[in-house]
Amino acid sequence: MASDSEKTDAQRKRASDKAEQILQGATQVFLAQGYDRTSMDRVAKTAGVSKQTLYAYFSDKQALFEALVARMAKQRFQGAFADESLDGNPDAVLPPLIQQGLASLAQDTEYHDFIRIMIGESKRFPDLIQTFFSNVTLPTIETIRHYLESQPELDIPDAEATAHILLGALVFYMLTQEVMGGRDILPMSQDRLSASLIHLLGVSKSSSSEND
Amino acid sequence: MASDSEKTDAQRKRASDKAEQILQGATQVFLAQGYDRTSMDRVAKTAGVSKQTLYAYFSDKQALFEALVARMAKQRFQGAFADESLDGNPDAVLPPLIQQGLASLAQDTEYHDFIRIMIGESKRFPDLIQTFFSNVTLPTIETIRHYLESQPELDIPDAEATAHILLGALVFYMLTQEVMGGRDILPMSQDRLSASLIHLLGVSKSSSSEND
DNA sequence: GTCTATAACCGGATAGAC
DNA sequence: GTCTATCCGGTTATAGAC
Repeated sequence: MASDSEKTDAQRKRASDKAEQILQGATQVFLAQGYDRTSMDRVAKTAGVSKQTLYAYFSDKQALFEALVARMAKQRFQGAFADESLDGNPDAVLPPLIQQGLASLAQDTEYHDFIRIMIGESKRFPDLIQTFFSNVTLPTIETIRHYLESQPELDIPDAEATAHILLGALVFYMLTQEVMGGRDILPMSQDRLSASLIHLLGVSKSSSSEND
Repeated sequence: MASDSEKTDAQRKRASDKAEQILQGATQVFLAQGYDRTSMDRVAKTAGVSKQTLYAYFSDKQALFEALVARMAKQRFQGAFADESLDGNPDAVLPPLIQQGLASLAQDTEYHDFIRIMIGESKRFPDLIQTFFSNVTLPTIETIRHYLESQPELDIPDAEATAHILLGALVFYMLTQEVMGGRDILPMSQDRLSASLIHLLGVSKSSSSEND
């Protein structure tokens, strides 16, 4: 009957919605509690579905977690400051890039939770780390590297290694200050860090360039 | 009398030995399995004591973990490259410092496990992070900062922020390569990283003592 | 008296069934 | 959506052994 086909269409459309709905609830719970302390009961309740529905979409806890990580990684892929194609002279490009990168890393508390669980479970789920690296870290490194290579005046002999250093400084800041909560015992401001990074890269804020 | 005091001494001596024995076993299990997946049963078995003895020395799982972290942090405090008082000109001091720091960070697999669990559980046990920071990270930062401040020729306007950057680059390398196992997907050698760090700091490599 | 060995208690979690 | 089978882990209690 008509109601039958309508129902089928509605279900098909809702199928991906249900998966999304589950993943959103799961994300909340996993990021707040960590992998082991997250129960499927609570995921089902938070997502507003029954456990049967939950297990219909995801075969077990591990599969759910894997889908969650893949989703977060893809989300980051288009959200990070990795997609902007950079050009223009360093004096104009690097300071805002560093400041905005640092600010966005420092602000995103959901990302802090994600990083915490990624590192914490990296030994147990090595494949997930590959997903994360290839979707998030590697594109970021490549973007920075490409820009550094395009600016010979920066005099950077190894752009890839320098990209690791640059990103490393930003990530370490996020880790100590936000992910691990060391603001009080290791105080450091975003401004001081970015100013020192810019200084190390040899970017002059004025027009003079003093090279030997 | 004599036997009495002897017995008391022996017991007292054995008390700390037992605690040490338990902590060593606990360290093995916690670092390999993570906090939640570590069972007190297995800790007792690994340490070679009964569960009763285990609970006689440590009131519960959390207390055991706290003692373990405090012990590891103190161990690191005297083991890190933070205790050497540095001086001498940067061309001679910085390259070996960076290379050796990087090498020791990259080699110590027990430390990688420790870092993984510290970050993973940092939200649940924020006090332990303070222990770790004040015993390990802060002294390291201070040592680097003090040296950078003592060398005006490096032209570093903010030694503390620069110490964060320097340490951050090393720690990020250890995290991506070893802790999270990204060697294959984010390949980077210690030599390239340290060379680029040295280059960024503006140290001339004229004093290279290596043969290649 | 302290350590060992073992078992019991209790909550909770996965997974699946009604 | 509840209910249940099954299992596992933290913790405590009961044995006996040195």
